[in-house]
Amino acid sequence: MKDKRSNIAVVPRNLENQAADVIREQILSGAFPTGYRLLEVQLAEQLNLSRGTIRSALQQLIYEGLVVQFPYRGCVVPELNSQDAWELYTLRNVLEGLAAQLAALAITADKVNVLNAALERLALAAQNGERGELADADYSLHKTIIHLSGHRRLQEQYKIVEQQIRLYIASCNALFPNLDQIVEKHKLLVEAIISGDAFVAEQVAKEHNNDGEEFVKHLQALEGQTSDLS
Amino acid sequence: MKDKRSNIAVVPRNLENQAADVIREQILSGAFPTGYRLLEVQLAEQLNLSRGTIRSALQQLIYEGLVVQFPYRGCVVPELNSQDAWELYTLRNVLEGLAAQLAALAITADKVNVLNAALERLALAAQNGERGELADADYSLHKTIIHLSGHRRLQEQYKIVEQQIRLYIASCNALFPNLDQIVEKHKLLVEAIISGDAFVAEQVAKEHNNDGEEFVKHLQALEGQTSDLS
DNA sequence: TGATTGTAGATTGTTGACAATTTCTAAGAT
DNA sequence: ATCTTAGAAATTGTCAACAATCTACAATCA
Repeated sequence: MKDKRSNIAVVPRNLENQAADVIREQILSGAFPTGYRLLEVQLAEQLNLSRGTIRSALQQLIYEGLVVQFPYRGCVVPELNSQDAWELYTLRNVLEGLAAQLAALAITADKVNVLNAALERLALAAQNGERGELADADYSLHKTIIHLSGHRRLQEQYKIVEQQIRLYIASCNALFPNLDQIVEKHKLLVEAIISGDAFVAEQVAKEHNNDGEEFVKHLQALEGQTSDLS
Repeated sequence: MKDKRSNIAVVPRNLENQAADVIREQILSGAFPTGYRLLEVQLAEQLNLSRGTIRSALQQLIYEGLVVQFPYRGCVVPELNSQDAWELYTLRNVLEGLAAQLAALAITADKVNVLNAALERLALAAQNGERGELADADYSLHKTIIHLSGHRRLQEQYKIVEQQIRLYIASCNALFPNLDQIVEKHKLLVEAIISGDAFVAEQVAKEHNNDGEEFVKHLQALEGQTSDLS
């Protein structure tokens, strides 16, 4: 009857968002590396848009943590340090813990199938040894779990944290070493969720990411080294 | 030597941020109630700024969840439903859990004093029975814990979640009933953090917010009632 | 020589005008 | 009477010009 517009399927995307998408991709792909200065006029020329539109797009990316802004001095792709890495991994940990807990509480037969499919994709990628596909499948599986929780804000937050982690990893060129353990760990996590025990699922999810902790320590040490030279 | 600008004390604040501050305050104070339509020209006139500046300010508030935007149809103060309340309370729960854990890990004598001072303020407000001051002190204590964690992103996220909860409470006009239990509960939380046991601190923090859960259930029921009429 | 200051160029912050889209209103057809 | 539709009003989306601020470099003075 009333408010017949409330269920629109596809919101008309304005240029701001499209521009943000393009720039975001450039940053995450490494085309705009850490420390790169994002000039409004330059971006406006490249994307054939006005500076105002670019400004809005940049503001969006600032919120996502992919860009930092210094008033009257412009925007740059941030250099994330070990403190940032620590923040990102601890945050991701609790977000995934909550997601696993909620997913376990709301598990159904359909959702079990979705989870298993995502797990299988991961296993296949690991078998073939493709690093890129493995990383994608890994991310996809976690995104699936978050999605199953039915928690929009959690989804949003996780996406932001994950993006920043990707930016950090790209800037460090350091990927996870233990390739064969990954599948086993994810299998455990998925099983815990399927079991429906929310408490166990949360615990497993939190333990799942403890290699992130090691990673952070490793980088803190590495940072101590490099901070001295020129 | 190099990068001597990195430790500037006061960042120049542009008009966008100032405008966002004003509008945010209007929303949280209830001057712009739930469902209120935020017209760009109107706001521009009121604040004596151009529409472009207002647009940027609104975008900022959209990210904070205090405003929702429909393309070509403008911005409104969102009506948060029980699903939103559930999301906010579950999110806040894990964020506070992490904060308590980290605060316990990094506890020092100075920090103990800060915590006790915040707790005392709460106790005093409860004794005097001032609802407004009590709510402020409550929020302040939690903000202190978050701050002690030394986790910038956690601080940021908590602020956003808390703001939306405040918006939700304002729209419902429903405040917490059990006034005397509040001090006791917070005392437990602070003691757990001071003890330095990260695991216990996290558990106490999570249990601390279980009245939020009750609150959500109450509102789901209430929503079922009101969704039928006209 | 070295520090300071002033000036020019580059870049961001702000504004008002124009274009695109939606919403409202009312006339016309069935 | 009700539905459709054309167009006007209102509102947002986009743009290009102007103002404020920063950076770099050269001129000045001790």
